[in-house]
Amino acid sequence: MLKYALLGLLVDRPRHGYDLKAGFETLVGGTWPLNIGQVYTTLGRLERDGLVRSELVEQDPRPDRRVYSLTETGEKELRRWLVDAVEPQPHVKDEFYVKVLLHRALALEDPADLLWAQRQNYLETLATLTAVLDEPSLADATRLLVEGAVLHVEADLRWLDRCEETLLRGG
Amino acid sequence: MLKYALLGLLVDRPRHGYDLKAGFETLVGGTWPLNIGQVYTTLGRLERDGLVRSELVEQDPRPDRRVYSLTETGEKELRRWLVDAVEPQPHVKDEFYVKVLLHRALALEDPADLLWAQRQNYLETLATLTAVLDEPSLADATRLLVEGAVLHVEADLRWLDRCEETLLRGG
DNA sequence: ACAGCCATGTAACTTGTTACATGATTTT
DNA sequence: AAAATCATGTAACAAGTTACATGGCTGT
Repeated sequence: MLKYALLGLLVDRPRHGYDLKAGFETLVGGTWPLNIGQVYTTLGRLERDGLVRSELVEQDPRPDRRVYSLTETGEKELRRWLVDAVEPQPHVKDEFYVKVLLHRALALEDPADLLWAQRQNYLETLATLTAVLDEPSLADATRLLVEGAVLHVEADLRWLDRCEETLLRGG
Repeated sequence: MLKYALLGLLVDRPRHGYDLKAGFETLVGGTWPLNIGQVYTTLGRLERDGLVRSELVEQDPRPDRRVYSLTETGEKELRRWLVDAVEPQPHVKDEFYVKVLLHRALALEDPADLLWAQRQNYLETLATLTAVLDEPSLADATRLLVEGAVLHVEADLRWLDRCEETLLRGG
């Protein structure tokens, strides 16, 4: 997925790895922490597959930078991906969901602490997202994304209520 | 994640690969399609890491089956995972979210078709999940999981409304 | 001098995923 | 006789992830 985000960032102009990391993090409003190494591994794979090309740019006296740009194939692939619908799939591949499922199915451990900790997580996430939405300089693509994340956390909190009913009160 | 689900299924009794696939699909109410090959690759890795062990059981005249059981290490690892809270992270790593983000940021393609197709996807998913909830034999661990998936799709549909406002009416 | 940021990159590993090969048994 | 189901497995690849190595420049 990062692959397509990087291709997207290269539509405007060629960029080097560090710049792509910064651009990506701005785009997602800092909600998606990214190890810089992953940018380079992903770029390497994109170049291997002919979706981007790179050249070394001298920045005398600063050290050289490797600047990546979109190839024609890369732009086609990005456009194809952008209009293609996503496979319909319910969101059950979630670590916490699976934990709760196993807690309920196996009753191996007391789930109370887990549920409490998870609520803290969700509330913390919600606070972070709300703070992001308060930034006035936020691009509206980013705002849209973060609003979606808020809706999801709210759904998670509602589900957590349901889980507590079922798991703690022995429903 | 499948890794832990398989460990969980082995708590009750030893099982062979095909049986684990069936058990898993029952547990998730058929909402998580699973390639049988993945069960075997995962079991192979679990055995390599000492979390399960296997033995060949003769089923004369039926062909032998390889039956997996939980090791002590495996049970410890499962218990550890079950009580460990999940890392707090907003749900932004979603293919459709990223597509919308790039649509809005780049305006390379018309998003109308994508949004329409995605709404069909969500409605289809919702119908599938509702049908699962109607099954009377559903284990309540499974019911809980599916209810969570419903809350998520509902959040997705609400977000889609928001996206249409912003992307289509040029918000 | 030292911290901190700018900048690139690799090796190694995990998990997910599928296409393919193989064959037996059971049901129609 | 064919189709479906039971049953096991491998090879290969995609994608995510991080720890580590390396070095230059900038500000205090």
